Amino acid sequence: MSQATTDRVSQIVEAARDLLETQGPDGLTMRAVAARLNIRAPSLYKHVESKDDMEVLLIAEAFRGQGAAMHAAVDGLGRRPARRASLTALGRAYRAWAIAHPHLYRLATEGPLPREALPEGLEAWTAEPLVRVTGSEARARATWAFAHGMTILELDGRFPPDADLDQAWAAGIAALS
Amino acid sequence: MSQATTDRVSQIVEAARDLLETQGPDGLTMRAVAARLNIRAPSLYKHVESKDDMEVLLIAEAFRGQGAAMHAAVDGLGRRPARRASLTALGRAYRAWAIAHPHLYRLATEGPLPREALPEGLEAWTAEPLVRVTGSEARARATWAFAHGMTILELDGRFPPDADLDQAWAAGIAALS
DNA sequence: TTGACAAGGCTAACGCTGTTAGCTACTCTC
DNA sequence: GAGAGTAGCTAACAGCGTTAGCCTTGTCAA
Repeated sequence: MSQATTDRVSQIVEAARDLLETQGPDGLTMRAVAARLNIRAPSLYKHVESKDDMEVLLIAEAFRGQGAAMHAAVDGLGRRPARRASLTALGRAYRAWAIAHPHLYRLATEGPLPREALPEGLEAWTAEPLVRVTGSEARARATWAFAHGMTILELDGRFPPDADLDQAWAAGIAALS
Repeated sequence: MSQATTDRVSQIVEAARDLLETQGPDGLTMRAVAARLNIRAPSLYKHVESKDDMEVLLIAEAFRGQGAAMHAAVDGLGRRPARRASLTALGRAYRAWAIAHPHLYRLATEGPLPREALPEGLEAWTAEPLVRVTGSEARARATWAFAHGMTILELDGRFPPDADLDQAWAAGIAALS
C-alpha cells in the first residue's frame, strides 16, 4: 500500500479540486479528471465509487479549509474577546474563504448534505468556532443562516451591483451580536 | 394569434412547473416536458429558445408566487404595524412559500440570476414588502440574507434533524427588528 | 382558385455526460 | 512458477440538450 498522500485517490481529489476551482462545475467531468492523470475515465471507478462519491471528498476538503480559516480567525484574537469582535472576525474569515473558493463553497453548501459520507466530527469541528462564540443554539443557527445567505447571494451576484456589502455584513453582525 | 393564457408557451411553462415540483430538477427534461404536451422535444424549440430560457420563465413564476405571498402577508396587518410584527409575518410567508414549492424556490434562488431576461420590475416588486418594512438598505439586505439562509439550509436539510427552526427564525427576526 | 409563406409539428443525428462490462497486463505472495 | 489482486484499457449504453432538415397545415394575396 502506498502513502495516503500520494494515493491515487488523493491525486484524483487534487485534480478534481483544481478543475472545479479553475473551470467551474461544468469543467468537473470524469473524463477531464481522468485526463489530468493521463488515464481514461472508466479507470477512475477503480478508486472512487461514483462522481457523487468524488464530490463528497471535495466537500470534506472544503469543510476542512473553511473550518481552518475560521478557527484561525477566532484563535487570532486575544483571550476573552468581545462577542462582537469575535463574530466580526468569524464573518470576515467565512466570507473571505468563500470568495477565494467560490465553486468549492457552492459545492459544499448547495443541495442535500451527505452527512453519513463525511468524516465523523468534521461538520461539528467546522461549526465549532461559531458555536463557541455565539450564545444560544438558536442564535448560532440564525447567525450561520445570515452568513451563508450573505455569502451565497454575493457569489451568485444577487445583490445589486452597487450594494455596499460590507455595510450589510456589519449591520447583520451588529444585530446578531 | 391565440390567447396568451392558452399559448403553447404557457402550456410549456405549466408542464415544466408541474414536472419540476413533482419530480424535482432531474425530472425536468426537455423530453419530459414535450411528452406532457404529446409532442417531441425538438418541437419545443419552436416556442422556447433553450432549456435555460424555459427555466427563466419558471423563475419569473416563482418570483410572482412568492412576491404575492409576501405582499399578502404585510397587507394583512393593520395600519402602521410594529416593525417586529411585520418582519415576523414576512418571514413566515417567505418560509411557507418556499417549503410549499421547494424545487421552484431552489431554481429561483440558486445560481446567477439572469436579471435582464426577467420581466422588468418583477425583482423589485418581489422585494418591495421587505424594503418597505426594513429601515436601512443595509438592514434590508442583512434580513434578506438571513431569510434566504434559513430557508435554503432548511430545504437542504443542513440543520440537525432536531433543531428548533421556529426558535432560530424568532431569534433572527428579533435581532434584526 | 392558386401560390407563397409562415407556423409548428416530425425524424435522425450529434456531441456530451456518467457509468458498466469485459479484457489485459503488471506485481506480489506462496 | 502459479495464482490472485490491482489498475489500467476499449467499447458501449442510455440519457441529456440541441441542430438540421423535411413535411403538413392554415392563412392571405394576387
